[in-house]
Amino acid sequence: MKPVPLHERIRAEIESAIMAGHLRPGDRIPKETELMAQYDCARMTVNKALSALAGAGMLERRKRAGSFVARPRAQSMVLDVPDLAAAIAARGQRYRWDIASRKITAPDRAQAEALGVSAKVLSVTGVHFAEELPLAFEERMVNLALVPGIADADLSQTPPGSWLIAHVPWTEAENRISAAAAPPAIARALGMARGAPCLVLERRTWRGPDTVTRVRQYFVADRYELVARFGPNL
Amino acid sequence: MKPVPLHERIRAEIESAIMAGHLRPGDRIPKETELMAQYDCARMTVNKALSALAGAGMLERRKRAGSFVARPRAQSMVLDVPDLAAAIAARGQRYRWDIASRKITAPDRAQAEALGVSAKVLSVTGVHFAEELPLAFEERMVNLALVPGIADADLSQTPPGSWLIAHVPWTEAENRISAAAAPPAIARALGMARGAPCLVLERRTWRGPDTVTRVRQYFVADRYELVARFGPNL
DNA sequence: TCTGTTAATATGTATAGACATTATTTTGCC
DNA sequence: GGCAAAATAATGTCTATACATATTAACAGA
Repeated sequence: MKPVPLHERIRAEIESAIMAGHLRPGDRIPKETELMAQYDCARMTVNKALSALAGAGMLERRKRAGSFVARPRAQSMVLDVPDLAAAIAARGQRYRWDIASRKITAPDRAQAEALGVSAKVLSVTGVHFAEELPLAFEERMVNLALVPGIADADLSQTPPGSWLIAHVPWTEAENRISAAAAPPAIARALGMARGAPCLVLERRTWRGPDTVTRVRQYFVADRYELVARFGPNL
Repeated sequence: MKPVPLHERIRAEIESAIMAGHLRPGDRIPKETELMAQYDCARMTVNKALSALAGAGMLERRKRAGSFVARPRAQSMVLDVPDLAAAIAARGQRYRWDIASRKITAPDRAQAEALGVSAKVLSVTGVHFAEELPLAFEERMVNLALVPGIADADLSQTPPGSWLIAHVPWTEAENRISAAAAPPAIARALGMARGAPCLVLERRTWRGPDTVTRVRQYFVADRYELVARFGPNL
């Protein structure tokens, strides 16, 4: 019912042969002229399929030698780290954001080091609720030099993450995922026992060399999990 | 000194315009015919550059409408879930695996449901050490119908994860990351206090429709973290 | 004014060929 | 045999063109 482009079909067939283990790392795949004959198409079509696979890191191509299945360097999975408001809404629950503090400061030494900048900083803390149950405590710093507009945003209604996604581009991000016992103040804000386990997600985003924002979210342990997948059903 | 292909130059220039913020999410970029005139080249060359950017998720291309800078999605970060033995070795530490139990059973009802198969199952538990400090407790089930060879493997020397990576191809995998208080038996095995927080990583891998293995790893909270990145400097 | 049809437009796919680049293999010479 | 030059075989880049497809915009009819 849906016509699949030929180069896409070639790409998919080789990809699944690799994923199913019929082609193993280091194996050589047929040369372009052979695939060209096999699929009865032009070389550019084959080339497009193979280039895409090479770009995705599944093939290594060497002139004169041929194309080879790349050995997977680390097992790279795709991790969904969605905006919390959107994620909760997506699973059909009511979302609420409750801001706890908001201030603008010139960063002290610790913040300057953490943010990697010395410009003025907006600091926000608050709690994310799903169905009126506290889900996560958030503490965030935003680089005002890069994002001046957020000083005028109404962060009591919109959580800063959602505002930033809509307004600020970034080029690079890093998430660190760990577990920790909830510090007393956070346990209180989340209605948990002191020392109860939390899933901690710390994210920094950059634009070029400059830090845009840094956020740490403490999730109530049994109310949230992150899912990373690898496979054809993306 | 190094001849950069034209399509690569076009790609890089647009990419850096996006990264520098000159082109912002939602902005329209020049149409192919315009870029074609600007760089004095054929449309296929421009097309290759733009297709690569679209494939990398930096552009959204719509017929008749044009090409637009995609808004970066917080979803889709690349998470490295390396084999523990390799990961620990990679950071220069001594690795040790201590097997605690190993048995082959016909799965009971709960296991059958969890594994999604009713064939015979190899169950293994054990502890991963880094520099003789316990790092993670692992409990794993392996589908013997798909991986008969592991029945003969020496799992007291090689952790099952490393053995599987070397011997078994898979087509699909899912990781669930959460936090939990360590159950008593696991806390004891890891030398932690009862109820201390753990980072829990549960992974299932499939080959086609069949589950290959399912593993749950409990990490001592402050000795391990997962890192997911997005950005050009991979 | 609304609605359905048609035309215009930007991207998507594919072709056939030319030449460039880079390893590898073969050849020819000492 | 050992070694350097030349042939060769694979991918890399690029062109010019053709037609397909999806979506917007313009237009006509009720």
